[in-house]
Amino acid sequence: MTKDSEMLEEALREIRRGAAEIITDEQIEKLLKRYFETGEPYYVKAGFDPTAPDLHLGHTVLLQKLATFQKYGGIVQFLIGDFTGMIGDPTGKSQTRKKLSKEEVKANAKSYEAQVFKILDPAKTKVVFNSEWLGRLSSYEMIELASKRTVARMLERDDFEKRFKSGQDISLYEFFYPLFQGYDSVVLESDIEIGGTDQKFNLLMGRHLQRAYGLKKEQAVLMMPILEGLDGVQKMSKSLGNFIGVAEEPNTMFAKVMSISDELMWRYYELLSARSLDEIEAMKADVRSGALHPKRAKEMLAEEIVARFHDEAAAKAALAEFNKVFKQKELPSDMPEFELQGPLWIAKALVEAGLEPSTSQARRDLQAGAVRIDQEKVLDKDLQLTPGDYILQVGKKKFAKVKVK
RNA sequence: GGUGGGAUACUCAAGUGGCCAACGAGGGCAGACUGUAAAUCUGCUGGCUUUCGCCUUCGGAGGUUCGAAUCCUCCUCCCACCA
Repeated sequence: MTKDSEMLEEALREIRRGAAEIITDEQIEKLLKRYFETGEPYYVKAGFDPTAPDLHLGHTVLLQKLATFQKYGGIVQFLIGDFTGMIGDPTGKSQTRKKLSKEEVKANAKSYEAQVFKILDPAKTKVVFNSEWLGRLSSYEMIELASKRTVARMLERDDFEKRFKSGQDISLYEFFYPLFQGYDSVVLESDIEIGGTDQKFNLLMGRHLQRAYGLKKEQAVLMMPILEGLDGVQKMSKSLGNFIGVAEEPNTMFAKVMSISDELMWRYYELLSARSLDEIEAMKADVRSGALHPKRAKEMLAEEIVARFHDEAAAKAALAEFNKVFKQKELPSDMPEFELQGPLWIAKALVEAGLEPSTSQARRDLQAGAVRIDQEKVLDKDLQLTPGDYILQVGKKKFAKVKVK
């Protein structure tokens, strides 16, 4: 094997990594081969919703994959679906989305860029908006687009089929969503489109339409699985509260990674880490043999993630802080401070310092022995705080410094 | 349009006049054990009141009653069968 073909193999392995499905593998191989031989780039498209500008790690699974492509000759077409976003994607639950103004879309796009370029290479990324071409389609062109697909084929999509069979409404405009998404690929002449597994139908539409419009190419499709949230069961999402936001504080981010299960840790390594597959396999083997403590492996993951969204120094500091607080059981170096009017009942103080949502809850935690003052467990539920400085703690994670006057 | 069934706390789900802030399960929080992992065991899980109690909650609005999540009336939304 020559050095070049070894590099090609390595590239393909990284591209396939974690993918749920690839259609077709041969096409991608061809594009990479061409790149390695001639240096000719190819286009990788991914669409993003214009309404959600703050990203969590779940979103970065796709970004990570895009970054991998960039490493191997891919030019990313970062598509902001400002037009399709107005219609609302009928995939899954059908709920209408609020319309966004041009200014909002612009602002969201800016915020996207700030976050996304921590992973993507701006020099190899084109940010595009589909309102640019979709907003200008004439009625004639819309009809033409609609003529490219039959109702029978449309009804193949699982949720359409289900709703049709059970007599639920399917609005005609919903059919346009996949058509538009596919049309984006026609306009952009994408070589590859990546998305979640739930997007399969829409992604394949791109292939079909490129062919129907007589393009010489037919985009390959790569689907990534949905990342599980901190609980390891449900998908990571903001509404479920099981997410790690890319903009979160280093210490918070670090601690959240540390709280995932060992099993989930490998999943995160696969889908989120920039480490090579070989490296990860080696780590797994070391953990099995006992040469590497699983906690250390998790720390390395946490460090990597914090370093990516902040920097190396922040990652080191977060690691040190984490061990200081949770292993040595020392106090965190940073905690919120409050000045309270004394004397007052401990339960009240906990609420005022934001450690408890209500005095009822504070009372319960007091009863459970979860409250500490200056590291000492509080045994007296009726304790009055007299003037002075205290460090209040509830459970393992909540701390506050209070000065009682 | 007709008939029947349903809407209960974060979720699922009991409860059919007082013992109901409301069984149980999941989830969540906390304690023990740990590696703030997993597993396990234990406690708690509407708010206010430092526990005598009070207030809000059982789709919405009224009503009956000493007293309603439970009965009646109207309304809204879901589901099943019929047309």
